[in-house]
Amino acid sequence: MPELAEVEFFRRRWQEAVPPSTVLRMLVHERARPLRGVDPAALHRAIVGSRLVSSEAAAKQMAFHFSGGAWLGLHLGMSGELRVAAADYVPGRHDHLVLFTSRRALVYTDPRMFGRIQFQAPPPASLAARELRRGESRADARRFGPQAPEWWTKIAPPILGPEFTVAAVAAFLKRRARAPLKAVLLMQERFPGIGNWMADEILWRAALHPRRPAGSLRPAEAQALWRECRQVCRLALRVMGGNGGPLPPSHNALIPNTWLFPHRWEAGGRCPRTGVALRRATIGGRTTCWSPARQKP
DNA sequence: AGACATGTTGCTCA
DNA sequence: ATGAGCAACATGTC
Repeated sequence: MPELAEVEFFRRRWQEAVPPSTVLRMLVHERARPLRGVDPAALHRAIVGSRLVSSEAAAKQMAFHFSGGAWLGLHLGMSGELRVAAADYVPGRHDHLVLFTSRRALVYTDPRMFGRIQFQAPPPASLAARELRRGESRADARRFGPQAPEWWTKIAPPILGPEFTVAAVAAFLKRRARAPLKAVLLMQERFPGIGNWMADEILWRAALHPRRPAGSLRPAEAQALWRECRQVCRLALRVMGGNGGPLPPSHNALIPNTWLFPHRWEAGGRCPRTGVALRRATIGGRTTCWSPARQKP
C-alpha cells in the first residue's frame, strides 16, 4: 500500500502514540514472511525493556530507534499498516509485530506479507560508553554513527534532498534509455519512495507518456520530470501532514481535483485538466493510467 | 469465479 | 557485463 507520504504518516502514528514509555511485552509472528532473516530472540532481548526514543522515514522504509541503541526497520510492502491500539489489544491473524507499553499497543499488520521487518542489535555497552565520552549524544550516534545498519544507509538519497538534481535524473534516464518512463520511475535506486500511483501522477503532471523510452527525453522534458517528482513528493507529504490520513485519497476530501489520483480508478474516469477519458494499460509490469490528451507517445 | 491490488526480487534472455 | 521483462511471493476484495 504505502508510498513515500503514507510511510511518513504511519511512522508518525506510532511515534506520537507513545511518550517514551517502556516496552513491557512484545509479540512476534515468528514464522511469517516479514520477519525473514531476523532472529526473534535477539529482537525480543533488545526491544523489551527499552523505550522508543525516535524514528525516521526514508523512501518506503521506517527506522525506529530504541534506548540502548537497537534499530527496528519496517517496510510495509503492498498491504502493510501501522496502527495504535489499547494496551489490552489481542493480536489478529495478520499482525506480525505488536509492542505493548503500559498504555498502548503498537501494531504492525500486513495481510499480503510483502513487507519486511529488519533489525540491528544494540552496540556493546563499552562502545556506547566510548561514544558518550567523545561527546556525541546517543541520538546522534544512532542516526549518523558508524553503527547505522546497512539496510538503512543503502537507501538512495531523498528526492527532496540536494542530491536529487536534474543532472542525476538525466544521467539515469540515459542509462535506462530503452525502458519505458513508467518502469524507470519505479526504480528505487534513483526515485526512492515513488510507487505506482505517484509515478502516474508525476507523468501526468509532466505531460509525458508512460511508454516513452527514458532515453528519448529532450532536456526540457527531463527537467519537467525532475520538477514534478519533487512537486508530487512535496504535495503528498503536505496532504498527509495536514491530517490527510493514509490514502486512497479518492476518499480523501483534502486531495483537490487538480490531481490525477482521485480519478485513477474511477470507472469512466476523466482527466481533470482536459476532460478526456483516461486510458489504462499494463506498462512496466504495473497498471498505468494516463490522459491521452496530455501525454502523447 | 476470476481479475486485480499503493512492492520487491530473482531468474531468463538479449 | 548490463539491462529489460516477467513470474513469484500470499491474501483479500470487488
